[in-house]
Amino acid sequence: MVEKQSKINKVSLSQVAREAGVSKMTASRVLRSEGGYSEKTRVKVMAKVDELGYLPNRLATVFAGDKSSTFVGVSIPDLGNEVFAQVLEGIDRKLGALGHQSVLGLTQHTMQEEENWIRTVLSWQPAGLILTGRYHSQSAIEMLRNAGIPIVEIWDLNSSPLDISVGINHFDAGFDMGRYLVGCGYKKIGYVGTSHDTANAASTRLDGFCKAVEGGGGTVERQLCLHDTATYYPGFYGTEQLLGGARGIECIFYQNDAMAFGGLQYCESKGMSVPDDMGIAGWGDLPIASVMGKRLTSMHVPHLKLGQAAAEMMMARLSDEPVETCRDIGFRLIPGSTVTAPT
Amino acid sequence: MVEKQSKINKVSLSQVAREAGVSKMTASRVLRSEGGYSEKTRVKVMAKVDELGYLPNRLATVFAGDKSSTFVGVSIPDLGNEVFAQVLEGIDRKLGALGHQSVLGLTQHTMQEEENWIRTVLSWQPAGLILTGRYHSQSAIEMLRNAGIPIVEIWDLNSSPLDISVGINHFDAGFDMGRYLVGCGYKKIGYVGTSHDTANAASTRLDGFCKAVEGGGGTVERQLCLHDTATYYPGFYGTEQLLGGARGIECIFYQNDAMAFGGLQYCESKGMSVPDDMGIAGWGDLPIASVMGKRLTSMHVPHLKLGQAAAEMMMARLSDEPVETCRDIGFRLIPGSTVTAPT
DNA sequence: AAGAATTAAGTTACCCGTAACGTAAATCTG
DNA sequence: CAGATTTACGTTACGGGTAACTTAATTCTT
Repeated sequence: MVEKQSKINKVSLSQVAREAGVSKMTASRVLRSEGGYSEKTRVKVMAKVDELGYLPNRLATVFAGDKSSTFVGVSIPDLGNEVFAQVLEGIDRKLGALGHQSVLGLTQHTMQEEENWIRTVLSWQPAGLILTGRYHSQSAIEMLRNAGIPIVEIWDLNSSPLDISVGINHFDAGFDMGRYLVGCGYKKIGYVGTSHDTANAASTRLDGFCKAVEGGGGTVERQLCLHDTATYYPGFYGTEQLLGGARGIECIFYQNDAMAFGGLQYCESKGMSVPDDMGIAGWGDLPIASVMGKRLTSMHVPHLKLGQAAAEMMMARLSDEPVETCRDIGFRLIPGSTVTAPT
Repeated sequence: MVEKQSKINKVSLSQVAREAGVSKMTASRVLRSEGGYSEKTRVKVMAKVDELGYLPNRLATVFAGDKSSTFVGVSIPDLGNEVFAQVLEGIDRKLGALGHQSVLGLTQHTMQEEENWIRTVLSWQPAGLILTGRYHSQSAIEMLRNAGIPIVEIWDLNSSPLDISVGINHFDAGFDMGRYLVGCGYKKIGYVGTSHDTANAASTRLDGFCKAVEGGGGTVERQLCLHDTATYYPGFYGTEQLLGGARGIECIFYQNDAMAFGGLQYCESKGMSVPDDMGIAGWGDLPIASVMGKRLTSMHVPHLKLGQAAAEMMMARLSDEPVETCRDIGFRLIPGSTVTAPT
C-alpha cells in the first residue's frame, strides 16, 4: 500500500552528505563526477548513495535555473492513425537515446486542445516542443514565441516556421498523386477522407490533388467523414457513401492507406474488380501494404525517419549546433497495382 | 531565432507582484484563487499577469514539496504494434482530461531499458507510473517500492501487483483459444509470434495455448521471429518459415491480428484457401478486422478501455479514493470465419 | 466608543541542488 | 624551507513558489 506523499526521495543529498560525513557540496561534486574530491571521499559518498538508494531530484537542478530540463513536449493529433504512431515512435526513440523524455499531448486535431496542452506543458519548463502541424491558435503562437525554447513543427512543411520545420509539402504530394491518376486516364475521381474543424495537412493535400486533377481536365467528388479517425472502417463506409451519392467514379484517392484498404475491401465485397472496375490510391505506404496481394498505389513518406529527424534537429538546436530551419523529408509515389497503369 | 536560455518565464511571480504593487504572496493567492484579497487587488494582479504574459513555473510548486506533480510516467514496449498505440491513446486521453500528462518511455521490450527509464523518470518526481507488463528488473522493483507513488501495471494481470494491476489473464486467454481450435477439430497447430529476451504476456499466452492444445491431444509447432516487431511482414514471413519447416499443419495461431493478416495473405498468395486448407487465428481484434472480407478468428481485448481504466485507477489512487488492486478487464473470443466451425 | 472579530494584506522560512567564492591542508618550486 | 600553487574540501546565496505565521486595517458587536 502506498502512503500519500509528494516527495519521491525520502532521502536527499544533504542526508547522504551528512551520513557520509562530508558537505552537501562535496557529495554533489561526487555525484556529478565534477572532480575536486579524493578517491576516499568518492567511495564514502557512493557507498552511502547505494546504501540509502538515493535518487537525485532533477526538479531542483532545473529549478535552480542553471540547467534546462530533459523534457520535450510532443503533440500528436491521435494514435489511432498508424502514421502518427510511427512518427511518435521515431521521436521518442531518438530523444530517449539522447537522454531526453517525451511529454505527450494528444490534441484530437483541435487547436484549442493544443493550446491548452501548450500552456500546461510550458509551465513544466520543457527543453523544447515538437508540434504536429503548422496551424496554431493565436494565443498558442504568442506563448510559443515568448517561451524562448526550440520549437519543431513537423509533418506539414512550413517555409516560414516559428523556429524549425520538418516534413513534406503536402500540396505538392497531393498534386503529384493527382497528376499521376490523371495520367492513368482517370477523369472522374473520388476522394474519401476525414474532416476536422481546422486546416491541416490532409486538406492541403486535397487542395493540391484537386488542382492537378482539375488542371488535367478531371473532376473530384469529395466524401468527408466528419469527426472520424482516418482508419479502416471510415474508409469502408466513406466509400459506400461516396459511391451511393455519385455515379461514374472511376478511381478513389484516400486520405491514407488504412482508409484505402477499407475502400478496397468495400469494392471487392461488392464484386468490383480493382483496378479494372475501380482504381484505388492511398497515402502513407503503411506496413500493411507489404503483405497485401495487390500492391497499393500510394505515396511513401518516411514516417519513422521524420520523427527521428525532428528529434535530432531539436537536440542539435539545444546544443547550439547550426540547424537548418526547414527540412524537406521527401516523399515517393508508389505506382502499385490498384490503379490502371499510365499509358 | 531562439536565444539560448533555460528559463521559460522571463517573468516571475515576484515581477508580477512588484509591478502590481503587492507582495509575492498576495499575487500567489490571487493566482490560486485562494481568497484573502480584495476584488481591487485581484483585478490589479490579473491585469499584470495578462500584460506580462506570466506563466507559472510548476517546477517551483512541486519542488517546494507541497504538491505532487501532474506527470505520470507511461512505459510502452513499442508503438509499431497497434495494440499498444491504442492502450497509450486510452491512457493519455483520460489522463489529459484529468489534468495530467504522460511522460512516455518506449522500452523496446527490454527490462534494462525499462529500468533506465524508471530511474530517469523518477528523478522528475512523477505523480505515478503506469508500466506495461509485470516483469521488471530487481533494481527497478526496488526503486518502484521506494518511490512511494502509485504504480499501475497493465496488460498482463498480476494477482500480487506492486500496487495496482489492470489487464487480462493471458494464460487463460491462450488456453481458451487453444481449446476452441481443438474443438474445431485441429490437431497439428502452428504458432507464429515474435520472441524477446524477457518473459512477457505473449509467452504466457502461448503457454496457456499449448496446455489446452496438448491437453486436447494436439501438438503445437512454434515459429518465433526473433527481434522483430509483431506486425504484418513478420507474420507473412514467419508463416513461410513455419510451413517450410513442418508438414501437416492445419491451423496457425498468431501472436496478434497484424501477424495473422500477414499469414492470411501468405496463404492466399500460395493458393491455399482459408479456412479449408489452413485455419488462421489472430489475437487482439484490431480495427483492420472490421473491414476484412473474412472475419478473422481472434480474441477481443478492449485496448482503449484498458488504457482508460489504468488512468482512472491511477487518478483515483492519487485522490485517495479506494481502488481495487487487481482489475480484470476481460476478453472475448471472436469465432470468425478463418477457421472451420466447431462440430 | 472600546474591544472583538474579520479581512487583507506582508514577512519569514523552506524545498534541494549548484554556482561562486572562501579556506585549510598538501604538494611543488627555487 | 619559505612562498607559490594545487587539491580538497566547506560556506553562502539563490531560484520561484507556498505554508505558516504576523501585522495592519476594516468591520462588527454590545
